[in-house]
Amino acid sequence: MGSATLDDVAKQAGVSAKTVSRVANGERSVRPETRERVLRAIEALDYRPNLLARGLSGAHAYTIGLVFDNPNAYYIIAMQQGALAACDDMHFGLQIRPCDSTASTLAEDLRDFVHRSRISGLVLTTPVSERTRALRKLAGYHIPFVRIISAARDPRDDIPCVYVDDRDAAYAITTHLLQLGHMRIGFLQGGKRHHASAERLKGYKDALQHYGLPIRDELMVEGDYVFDDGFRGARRLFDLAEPPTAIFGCNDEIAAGALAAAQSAGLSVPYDVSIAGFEDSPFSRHSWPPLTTARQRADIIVERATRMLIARIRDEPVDNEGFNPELVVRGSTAPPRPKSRQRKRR
Amino acid sequence: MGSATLDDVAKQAGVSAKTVSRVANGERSVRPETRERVLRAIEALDYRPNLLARGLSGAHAYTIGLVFDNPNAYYIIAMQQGALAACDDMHFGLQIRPCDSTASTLAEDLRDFVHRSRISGLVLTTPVSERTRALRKLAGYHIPFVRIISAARDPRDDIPCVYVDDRDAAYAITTHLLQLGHMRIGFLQGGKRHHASAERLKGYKDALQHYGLPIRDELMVEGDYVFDDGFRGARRLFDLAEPPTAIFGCNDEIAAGALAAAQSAGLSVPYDVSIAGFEDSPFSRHSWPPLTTARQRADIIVERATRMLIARIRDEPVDNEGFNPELVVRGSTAPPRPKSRQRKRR
DNA sequence: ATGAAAGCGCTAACAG
DNA sequence: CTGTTAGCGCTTTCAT
Repeated sequence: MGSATLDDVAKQAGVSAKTVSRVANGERSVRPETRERVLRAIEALDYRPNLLARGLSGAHAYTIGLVFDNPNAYYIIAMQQGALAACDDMHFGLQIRPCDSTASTLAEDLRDFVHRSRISGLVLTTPVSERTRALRKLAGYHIPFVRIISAARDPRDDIPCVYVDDRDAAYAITTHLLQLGHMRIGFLQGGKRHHASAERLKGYKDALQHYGLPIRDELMVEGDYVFDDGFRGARRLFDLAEPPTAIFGCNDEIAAGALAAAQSAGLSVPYDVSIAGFEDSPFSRHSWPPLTTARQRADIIVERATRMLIARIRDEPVDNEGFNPELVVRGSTAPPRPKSRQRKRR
Repeated sequence: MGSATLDDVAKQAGVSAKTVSRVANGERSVRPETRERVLRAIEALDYRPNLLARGLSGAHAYTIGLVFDNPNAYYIIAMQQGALAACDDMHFGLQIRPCDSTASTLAEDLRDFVHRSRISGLVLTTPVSERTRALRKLAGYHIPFVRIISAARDPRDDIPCVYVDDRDAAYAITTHLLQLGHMRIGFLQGGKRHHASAERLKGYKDALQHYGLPIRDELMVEGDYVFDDGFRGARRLFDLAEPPTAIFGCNDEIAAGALAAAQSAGLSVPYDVSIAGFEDSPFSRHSWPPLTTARQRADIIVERATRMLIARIRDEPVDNEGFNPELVVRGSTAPPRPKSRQRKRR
């Protein structure tokens, strides 16, 4: 079983194993005709390098680890796809690594993971990427990593990163609602553990301020990135003496919960109340009406991060990259109902 | 860098490397006091076995591959969680392997994957698990695998499998609708590539037959497991001269599409039309009204399959296992509107 | 119950 | 440009 080995190929091609290794790894220093001969032998024997052997003998295993602790299935899948695309392209392997970002042993766990399989480096996604103390430890262990964070601009802190401007996108969504004529806009917050949640809240506040509107505590409901909190939060907003005419959910799942709350309360969206989300997850397209949201290409973001990591592993220079989620307007937002108070139905 | 090796531990404990290896792998043949000493040394040196070395030198790498080709994010995540739970528990690694189940080289691709990393065995999920020719080849390569299939009972074909009775669950959902009093029930089919789709259709037909109702072609709309096909399919049903009073979508995403179609047509669910899905994905809980569906614990199913595979790898006897998705009744289904034709709103 | 020697298949560090 | 010699860290023999 197993397939042909380096030595088999070497014998067949009449060269040394090392030469075959060189060809297999695309090193320049092989005479074209020798290379040709080796290539033929590889083909003939259907040779595939054994990744374990390569990893064991080399400095690292040409495999990166994708680390995440995120309850959002779409997000995870998108990230995996992005990482896989980059890994396939660069001939790296991928190991996925769900983890508990709140664990006190986070850094040690990741270190062990890296050592046990000679992982070449890590892509850290939110919220793991926000555990700064753990990151410092990781750096201390000399483990290469790249992190994806929520920030309005390049932190320039010599930890390579991809930064996503959640604040700006949240500002754009809020502005969209303001321009439609909404004066009272509710905000359903995401989990405190996520920096992105704070950034989005900031974008919301900035936009209100920019329009000279007051920031009201009762309009900013706390919660986590889950449907139920969206539902409950929206209910609380509807029950206000002066309910908002629009609600901005910190992500699409929260917004879906708000949408359900509206429908269960007999409110029609967007006629009685506008609702916007964030993320452009399938949720936002698969509801009725579909949700206005901010498109955040987690797949592309993670793919870039993965490429940066691989460059870093190869000691090539890497520059941080920024991403701006873009506003996607769909049916769930419209101008507020003109004069009269919202009418209740059913 | 790296951590302590077997030899380091051996030196520290004053035994041979092999003895440490025995302890690390939980072999019986070590005197308790020796084991104790070794364990202490392992602890002291914070030793972690190197998985690459173990995999290279052993017969296989104590790692299983989870193979899937499925567009459904929730499904994939649930499967990964199940596989991970089993792998963590059994001290196996996990490699995920998205693939194109229609590729003509499927078997060869998987074989290469297995050989390159000395993967111990594969868990094949639908629809990969339904490519019987590829499976035969895989078996020919002596690659251990377990498959998850949609079947009403144990196929007993000496390929170990977990079989999920989609037909029975679809029968239960249809019966639920019939018992509510629905006489015309639409069925939105899933992708032809998936055997489960045919099984669910069969369950639907069986139930109608059991109730002495005719099976009408115009009520069974073709499509794929995607939201848009659910939307379009439902629209077609609504446009029928005599539209159904209930719609059974082949999975939750399709049902969500049907729900959106109903809402966009001004039909109220469940008052004007009942809608049921299949899968119990978050979709079904996060819509309004939440969807009646069949709970299918992909995580548990895959966890079992993974355990079976590991048992098989260890040459332990394995028995096939069956799963029955269970009916979950939620707000999207209700008795049909009494006499009068459905009223259109807005 | 324990150990010694010989690899697993590859790459690193040197030669030539 | 190409080959040689050592390992990488573990598990397999097979002894003892």
